[in-house]
Amino acid sequence: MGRWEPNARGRMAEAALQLYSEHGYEQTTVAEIARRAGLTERTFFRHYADKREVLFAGSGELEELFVRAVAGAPESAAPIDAVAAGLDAVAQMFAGRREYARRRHAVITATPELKERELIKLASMSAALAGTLRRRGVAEPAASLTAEAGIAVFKVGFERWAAAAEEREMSQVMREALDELRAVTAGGR
Amino acid sequence: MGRWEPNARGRMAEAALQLYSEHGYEQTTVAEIARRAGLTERTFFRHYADKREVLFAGSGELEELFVRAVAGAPESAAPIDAVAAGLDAVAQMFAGRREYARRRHAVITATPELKERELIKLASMSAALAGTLRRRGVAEPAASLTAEAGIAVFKVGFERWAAAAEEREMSQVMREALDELRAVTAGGR
DNA sequence: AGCGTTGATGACAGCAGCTGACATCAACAG
DNA sequence: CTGTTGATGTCAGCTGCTGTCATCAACGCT
Repeated sequence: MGRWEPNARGRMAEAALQLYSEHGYEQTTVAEIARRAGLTERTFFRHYADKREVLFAGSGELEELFVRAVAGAPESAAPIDAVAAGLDAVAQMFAGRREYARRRHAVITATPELKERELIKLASMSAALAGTLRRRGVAEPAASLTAEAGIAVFKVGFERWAAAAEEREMSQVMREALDELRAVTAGGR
Repeated sequence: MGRWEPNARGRMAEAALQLYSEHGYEQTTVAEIARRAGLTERTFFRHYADKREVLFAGSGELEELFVRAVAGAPESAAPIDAVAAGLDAVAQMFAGRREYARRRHAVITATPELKERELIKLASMSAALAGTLRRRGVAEPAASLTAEAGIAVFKVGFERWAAAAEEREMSQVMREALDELRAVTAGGR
């Protein structure tokens, strides 16, 4: 495997997911990941900021997609419905990737360090959503709370979708979760 | 400062908060923290699992308090109202500690690594709350969603409280945030 | 007072994550 | 064919973190 093989980033991401799955995150060394990808440790750190980031390459696109869908919702839509539109767009992105999502999620769930990284990515999404809602004229703290609600639905919905049978579509699961959140918050009083 | 000075943990926690505030988290070395506390690096790691954990010593008690209040809510209370009772109990704990909370929050907000740690502590609280709600007979996904909603209110409410004037009590801020969440989720349809 | 036990701390070696600096090499333009 | 460019390799070094063993203060027992 020569120096200039194509797709170095992708090879390292796949190698990392394999090794994290097989031997665990902590037991895996960055040098091992790089070696399996036919590269060196130094090159790994040129592509990924740290050992965790290699599993979160797509999070930027996900956030962009989510934000764009919320920003593009009809002006007349209530904030929570704009977020629902965002969840729908996100759900499309996961179509056909349930197996990969499961593999990745299993590793993250088993590793606190990776869980931390996932949480800060979700927090970044929440902040971006809140900003988008503010640009739509939503005041604080409504904007932040709506964004947090959307992320809560995404978190719970994602886990249910990942655990579910192939037939259940993510968009449907997300809608159910949002309805459940509505019911539950309306519960008291 | 001799070997057996009392309250080694507290001294290190205070030294860490000072140094993180003055020079930044990354620029502060664990050896420096230990030295300011009159101890060695090795002793620091005997008391705290890592360089971040030194700022989160109280998170366990906070979670316990929250959970106990939810578990102790009247059986007739709706899930969201049980969580509201928990928020109220938590708010009592912060009474008179706004200045300390501000200092600590400023450092955490400025440091992604610390933000990650805070987020996983909140996720732990969310999971504990969901478990408590399940024990109260709440089914999934309602339990997890209610717990996430409670944490969302806590996050948004905390920031507002920390930024607010001395007169505004945390319990009041939390109640307002919860009302706002109710309004916002009910918004669509 | 003397002595052994216990628990916290210090001292040291070492690995892994991560970075800066510089050399090397493939591809591409002209 | 040559100079440039950008990705990669190599090496040195710091810091976070851990295992291991020695040291020391406090306390109880005789």
